[in-house]
Amino acid sequence: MVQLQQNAVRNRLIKAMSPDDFDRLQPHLYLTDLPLQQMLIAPNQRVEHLYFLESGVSSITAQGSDGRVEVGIAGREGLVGAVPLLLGSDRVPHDHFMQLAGEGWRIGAEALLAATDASATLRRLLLRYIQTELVQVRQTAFVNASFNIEARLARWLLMCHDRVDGDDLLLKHEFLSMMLGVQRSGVTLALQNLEGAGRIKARRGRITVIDRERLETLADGSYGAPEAEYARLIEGALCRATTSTCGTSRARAGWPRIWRATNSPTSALRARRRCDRRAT
Amino acid sequence: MVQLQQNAVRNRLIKAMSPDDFDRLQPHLYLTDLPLQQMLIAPNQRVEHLYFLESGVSSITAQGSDGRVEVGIAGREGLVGAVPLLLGSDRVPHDHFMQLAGEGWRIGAEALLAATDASATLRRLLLRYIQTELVQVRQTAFVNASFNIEARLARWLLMCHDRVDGDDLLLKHEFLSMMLGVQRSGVTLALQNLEGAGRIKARRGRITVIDRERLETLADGSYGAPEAEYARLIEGALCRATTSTCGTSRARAGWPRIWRATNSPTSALRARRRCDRRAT
DNA sequence: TTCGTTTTGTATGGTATCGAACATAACGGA
DNA sequence: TCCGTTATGTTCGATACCATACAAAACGAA
Repeated sequence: MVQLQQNAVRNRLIKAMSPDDFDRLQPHLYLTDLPLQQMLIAPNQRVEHLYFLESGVSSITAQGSDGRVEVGIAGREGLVGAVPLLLGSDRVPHDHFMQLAGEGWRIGAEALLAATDASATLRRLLLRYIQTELVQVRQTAFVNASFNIEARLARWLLMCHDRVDGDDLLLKHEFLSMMLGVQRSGVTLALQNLEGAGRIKARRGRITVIDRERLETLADGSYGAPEAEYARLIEGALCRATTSTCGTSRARAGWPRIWRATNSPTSALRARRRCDRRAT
Repeated sequence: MVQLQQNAVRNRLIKAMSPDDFDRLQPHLYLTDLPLQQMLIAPNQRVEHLYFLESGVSSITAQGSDGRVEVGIAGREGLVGAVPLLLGSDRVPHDHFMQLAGEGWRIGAEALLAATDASATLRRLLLRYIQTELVQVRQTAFVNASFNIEARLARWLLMCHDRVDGDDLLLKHEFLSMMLGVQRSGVTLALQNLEGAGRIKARRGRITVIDRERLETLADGSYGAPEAEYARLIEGALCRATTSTCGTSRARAGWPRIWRATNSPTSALRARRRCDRRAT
């Protein structure tokens, strides 16, 4: 393996950690291909490896009698397996698998545990990441109870868009329906609405985000708060001390400025093409 | 304040901690009355105090444009405020308030932080509790997407029942509808179904659980998994080491044996009165 | 190209839930 | 006791979504 440069990494947790912490982890990181449907963590089984995702998207799903439903999502902002490792268990009851193929830095559970035991700052960073996971899933619980398919779909596309390069999402309606816990045909209709309004373009197996800003408008409050919390907790540069008072009201103040900056600089421009409003 | 005995406490986290850890905390615990609607943690504000609940139930809610929805619940099995304290932030974007009046041991954030810094076992216990919170809210996200009002109501009543003495829940339909994110009249109808089937008895402002076991049958998979995870992570007596292999398949094996044992010994008996099955 | 497969589009009746209104019943203070 | 207030019961049209089926289109391999 070649010597790894921290600033060449795209994972945002790795980017956010101190150089010392990076040096601690670096010898244990192995870049791994993560093909579609790859199971990263199997339910109720001991977690042996964790993954700092570089690209692609992973889902956490709950399995019910009538199929699975997504209860969490992770991409290059995350570390798959952080919860069982850092919260002192060695397993979780949900499965984590790749829903968009990509790559990730794999690390052994023992190596990461040793690193977090040795470095308080690293431990603190990863614990903060777990807090963002918690905020995200609380939002999902809220959204699932309160929003219609169209808004939930818009939110989901935005979250996915945040985690990929470019504006194309390689997704099938069938898959989306599972993630949202709704009918497949309902997804088709909702996508048609979004497409008719010029927010996306849908082809077979591919959804292209055309007008991200208006997509956010349509999601109407279902998207944004957890993303702001990530910016505050992980990338709020001044947040070091546990009881720091930084970012007092930033989470309320609005969205992170550049949540998607590294992903697709073009979309930020494109998003401004038109900006009319439409009632939900 | 009188000297406190660990075995006289009813909070299950305190019960589960080692005597040493209890001694560490004991000087800082103040029994506090927690009346209905008392705000324990305000959203996006620094957490000054945490609460080991002794009785009563607290809700975590998300505020949307059309009202609040519950995205978490805590009772005597929990510590309100654990997330911001132990995950290294000092605030959360959701509010925590009492939905059933009770009491709790209040402790200052600094005192608890000092204790967790000093004791690895205490820190591990509380981090594991956070994992149970995470599992619980993932389940809520799943349930909100997949189950009808009746099943969700049944689950909610069971979770509430787990956390109170006796079988009476002092709740209004209006309140329940907010928690579940549904119409008030929908709650009334669902309660009537449950009552007609003999599972509960509903009077003005009071719901009595009559047949808990059949209530679980009706909840049909929406209830149980997080409760089993609590039993495994917190009360699985052998789980001490971080990478322990205890409880390998217990979470799948079924419900905790005595989740409600200390609360209402009578209900376990009563639950067995009848046991027919009915399709959902 | 052709054909089989996969994915998406479309239609339809049924159901759960909404949204709102109003009626009834329980409670509590004067 | 009465009466105002609060909580619950009930109704009903509207609607979002389900469940299912089938048609059309896109794709890919022979």
